Amino acid sequence: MDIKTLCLGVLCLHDASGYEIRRVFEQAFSHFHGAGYGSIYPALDKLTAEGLVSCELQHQDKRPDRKLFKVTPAGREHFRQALTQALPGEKIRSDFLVQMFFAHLMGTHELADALDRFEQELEGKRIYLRSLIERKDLTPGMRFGVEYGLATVSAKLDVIRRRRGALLENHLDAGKVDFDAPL
Amino acid sequence: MDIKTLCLGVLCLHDASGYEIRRVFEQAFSHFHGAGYGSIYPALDKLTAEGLVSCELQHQDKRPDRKLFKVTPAGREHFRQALTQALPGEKIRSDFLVQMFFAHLMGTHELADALDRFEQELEGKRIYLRSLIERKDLTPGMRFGVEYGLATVSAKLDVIRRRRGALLENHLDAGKVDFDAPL
DNA sequence: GCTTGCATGTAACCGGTTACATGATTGT
DNA sequence: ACAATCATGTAACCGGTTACATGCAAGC
Repeated sequence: MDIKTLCLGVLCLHDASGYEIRRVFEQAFSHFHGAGYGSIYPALDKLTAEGLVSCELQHQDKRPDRKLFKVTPAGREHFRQALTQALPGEKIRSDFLVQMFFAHLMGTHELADALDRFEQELEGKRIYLRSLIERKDLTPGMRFGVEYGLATVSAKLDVIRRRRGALLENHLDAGKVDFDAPL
Repeated sequence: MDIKTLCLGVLCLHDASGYEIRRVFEQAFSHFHGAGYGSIYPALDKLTAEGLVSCELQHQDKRPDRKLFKVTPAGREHFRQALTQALPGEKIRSDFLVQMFFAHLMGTHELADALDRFEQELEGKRIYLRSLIERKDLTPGMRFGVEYGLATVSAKLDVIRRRRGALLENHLDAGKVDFDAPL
């Protein structure tokens, strides 16, 4: 699902400027998708050109002008299509797990450091997701997403905390891995 | 961590051809990183040009010729550096969670379908990771990675199975989400 | 005076995916 | 006969990240 489609989705929730869309990405999506201005503004241009959103310039006192985008009926329908036709999947790119995979090539101190840092990062996410789940204005789907994120983060923290000691003690045992054996 | 570095890492485990490296990606990494030939072969060319790996042509009877790549001492050191200096993080891009987030815009049937498909995909991953964990030749770090993956997948499956019914019953309650409220 | 927040953009770059091209051998 | 496995590559394309550029208002 590309950023263009995601912007369209956010605009199906309510009208917004590019700046606001970014905030929604940050606040509501950040645990499963990221996006910066460099992809959002061009995406909005394309959506406008395709007639899926309309754009109206707003003057504001004591604040910079802003462009308010609204979904057109065609845009709403387009998003529904894209949403239902997408195949539900997840792409993960974990530098943390790369480090664990090659842990026997790291020093014990550096390994401990990587584990600590990542644990802290996860802890931050967990706190954030716990605060999100308190909100009363989430749709059932959004709440589901937050619970899913929370369960995932908790499971990860649990493994890290339970296995950390043992890993640090024997990570240098390289063994011989046979990748020719049928996995 | 880019594919070039990851190839170098695999070659730190044992000498291999591009084709074999791809198999390692598939069999050992696939749950946290992906790569196809289109990125591996160019990466190996660059590594060779930089003197981080050496390349030797092998003739084989009854099989196509292959290029056997080996890490040089410089390459091994380069990988150790990259590994320890990388900051441990994870990037997730979940079309599944996008669908859940906008579940109120989907039909009940399509939503059920998305949940079922994704559940099946996770179940496949779980079975695969369980078979991996049986292996006796994994390093402690690799075993840690598999356990981490298994715990994560199990937690996800658990949420899906526990919340599926309730979500399908009331996903159409759109409510009014206020993204201006401080999250 | 400095930082933070609001607000919009662009251009270069990069890394990776997809699709295509080739070809022998082995197993069903 | 047909599909799968081994084996290497290229070229086009695409989507996203990074860094830069600008500017005003409010609060510390």
